[in-house]
Amino acid sequence: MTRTTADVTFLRGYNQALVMAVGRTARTFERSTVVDATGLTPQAVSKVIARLTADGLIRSAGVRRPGIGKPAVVYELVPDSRYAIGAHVARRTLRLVLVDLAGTVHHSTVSPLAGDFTPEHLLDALRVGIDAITAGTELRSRLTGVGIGMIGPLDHAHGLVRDAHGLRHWHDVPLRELAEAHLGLPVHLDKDVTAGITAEAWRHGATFGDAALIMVESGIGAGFRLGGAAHRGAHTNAGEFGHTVVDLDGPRCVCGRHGCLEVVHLRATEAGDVPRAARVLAVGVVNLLQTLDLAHVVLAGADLLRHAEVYRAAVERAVRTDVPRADWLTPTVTLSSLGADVIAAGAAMQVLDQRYGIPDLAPGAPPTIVRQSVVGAR
Amino acid sequence: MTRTTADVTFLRGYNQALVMAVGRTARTFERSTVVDATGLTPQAVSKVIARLTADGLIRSAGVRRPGIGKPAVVYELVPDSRYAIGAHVARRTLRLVLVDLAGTVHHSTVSPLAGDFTPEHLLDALRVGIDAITAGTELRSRLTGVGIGMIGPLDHAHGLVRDAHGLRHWHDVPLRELAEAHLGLPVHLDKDVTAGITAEAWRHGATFGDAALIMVESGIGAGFRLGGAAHRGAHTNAGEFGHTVVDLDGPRCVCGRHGCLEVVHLRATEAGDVPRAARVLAVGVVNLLQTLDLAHVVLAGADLLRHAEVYRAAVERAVRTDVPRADWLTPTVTLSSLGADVIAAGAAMQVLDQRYGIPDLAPGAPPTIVRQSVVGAR
DNA sequence: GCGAATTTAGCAACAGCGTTGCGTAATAGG
DNA sequence: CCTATTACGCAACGCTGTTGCTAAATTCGC
Repeated sequence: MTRTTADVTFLRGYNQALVMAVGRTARTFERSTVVDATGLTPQAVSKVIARLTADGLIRSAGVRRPGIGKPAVVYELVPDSRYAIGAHVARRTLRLVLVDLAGTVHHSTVSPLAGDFTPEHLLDALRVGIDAITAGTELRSRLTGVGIGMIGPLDHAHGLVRDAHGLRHWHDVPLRELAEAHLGLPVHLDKDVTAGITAEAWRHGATFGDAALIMVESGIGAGFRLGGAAHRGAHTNAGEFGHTVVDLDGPRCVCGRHGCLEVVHLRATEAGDVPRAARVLAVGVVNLLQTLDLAHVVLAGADLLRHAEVYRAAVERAVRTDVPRADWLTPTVTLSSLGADVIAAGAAMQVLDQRYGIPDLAPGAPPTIVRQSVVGAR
Repeated sequence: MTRTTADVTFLRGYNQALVMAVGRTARTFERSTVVDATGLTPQAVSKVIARLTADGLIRSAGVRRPGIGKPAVVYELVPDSRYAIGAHVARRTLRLVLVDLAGTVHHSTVSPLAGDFTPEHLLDALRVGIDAITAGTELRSRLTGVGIGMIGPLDHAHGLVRDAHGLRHWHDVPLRELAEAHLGLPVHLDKDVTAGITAEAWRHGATFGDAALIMVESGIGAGFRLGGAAHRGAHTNAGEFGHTVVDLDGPRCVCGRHGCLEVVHLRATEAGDVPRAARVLAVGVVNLLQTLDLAHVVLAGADLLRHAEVYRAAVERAVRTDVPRADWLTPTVTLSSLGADVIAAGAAMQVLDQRYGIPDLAPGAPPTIVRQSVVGAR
């Protein structure tokens, strides 16, 4: 029941974010564009545009002459007005990217992480990496924050790493707090796949309401965007897609069950049978489509991208043939447009989203127990 | 990009709905309860309560003496101030229920539908049924609308039945419009399983953020509530859970694939092996948990409830043993508390939700193409 | 050329929301 | 009977987006 209360400042942020969303999607736009897209009155849009211009987030980019009448002022996002750092923490590497307000990736660096890295190691590596990116520039003042995409399980609502698979030293680490203190910047912590799907959604705009990012990279995971928002699940643990059973009598998986997608896929890969591995993954993808009715599927991950076209073709084929009523149900199947940077870039975009995106009225905060009132005795 | 514009009337409706949600959850409450639960200021709550009282939706129910100080006024929902009709349209039956503002089911009637019923047949059956329920009462004036839960595929956003499985005469029928015209009441059309999970969410309150309703009744389907909202998917077709492959080399399913959950389950049922059927379903449920990280699983459907305890135990057992780190991940597994009325009751609650629930800022309307502005020539 | 039509943009007054400040009512305890 | 305490609402306020209307910049027709 702990929903954010809706006051007038919410209106401000919300409508402002609508205009920013138009700016990100269209690159150049004018007042009437925003009016059509949002339903706000022209006067309201004028006010919002004035505020955004004052903040330096958008700027005029000339005029358009639609024929008769006074020319319309054309606006555009100012990409370099704000930046965010994105970090992808994998088991042995730390990838850092710099993303601007328009979603463009500017820097991308990879540094190794020691096999048994501790929170302190990571914090130092983050600081060093961020300093290297911002050194010699006055970019620091325009940094909105740092997004961290990491393997789970973790607790997004509290910024806690609960038990990163395969990493000792990472049990109930309050990484968000630690990093905020260590870096002096707002930090957003999320599961890697969720960050990844955010990146794809940014690039594709508002049409990306129901979509999944399929990630094959030392395991199989999925990030979801459902109903226009990231889906993380009750414990930020959604996306353990590799551990869904597709073969009841299949080989035993590390998770204890038999015939998980991941282990069946692994067997095919180990046998060198990439086409079969791709077909297995495709079965899993169609399972997702049947369950969730997604409009877009994005394929990513180092192990997949190594045979990108084989996988893409196999999934596309399965989607076309195995889902009934294909005429109006067929989702798009694409490869990640950001390659190895997806996770890190998405983490950065989440930070920008938090500050300049559509505010969320119902955050995942634990619901309050509503206490019952009993009428007292006379 | 077509999100509803946020104006001040949105604030009004939103905060009003927050208070109503507290009323539904707590049954009796006072001003301070709402303040704690919503974060609104006491003064704002006073204003909202005054409005709701004027509308007859809540009323004072005495006072509570917390010890020292002026006693607090205790409020309660007025259950009989508003009603909604819920309809569950199955292949051969029409079930109608009357639900009040508190979510209590008052009437429940089942009437047969001809094997090949047409839209006209259904409309007439609805009218006759609703008239029978409201006859002789002045309940009609307090009817908020009619909710229809139906088998898919359908288009929730446009109120269209696209191709109801196994029903001729049902291709692209604009049922919502037709029914609104025929009944003279607002109508809400949704997929059966989605209506069902709404009913469960109403009964369980705000904690029901990520949950699924598993429905076994001439096929296997699932309704989802994710992130506190119903998940319908890109084409209102989410929940075709029975057609996910769990056995790569399994028997051929009617959908064309091999080893779908539904066909594997069916084989076990046909063999009279209910425990095995239950175990198969449990595998599917665990798959869902891995994928979506749900906190609650509700079991329903005539075929399941016939052996309710076998299924519940099997699913509960699988959830406990097959999902790793069971300590903080274990979801609750329950049987539907509304029995055969779930779908119809949920459909009715959706109508009440639409009118008195938390407004949705991002409806599933098709996103507008944002046209790009080009700076005109000098 | 020059006025009329047309389109864009903004100023000013307004209505409605939650918030703040403060006064008032109702109780228990001394 | 007074005081501390708690509940509650009136009034003024600040902030939204909205409405009404005026000004500016352009094309088109004569």
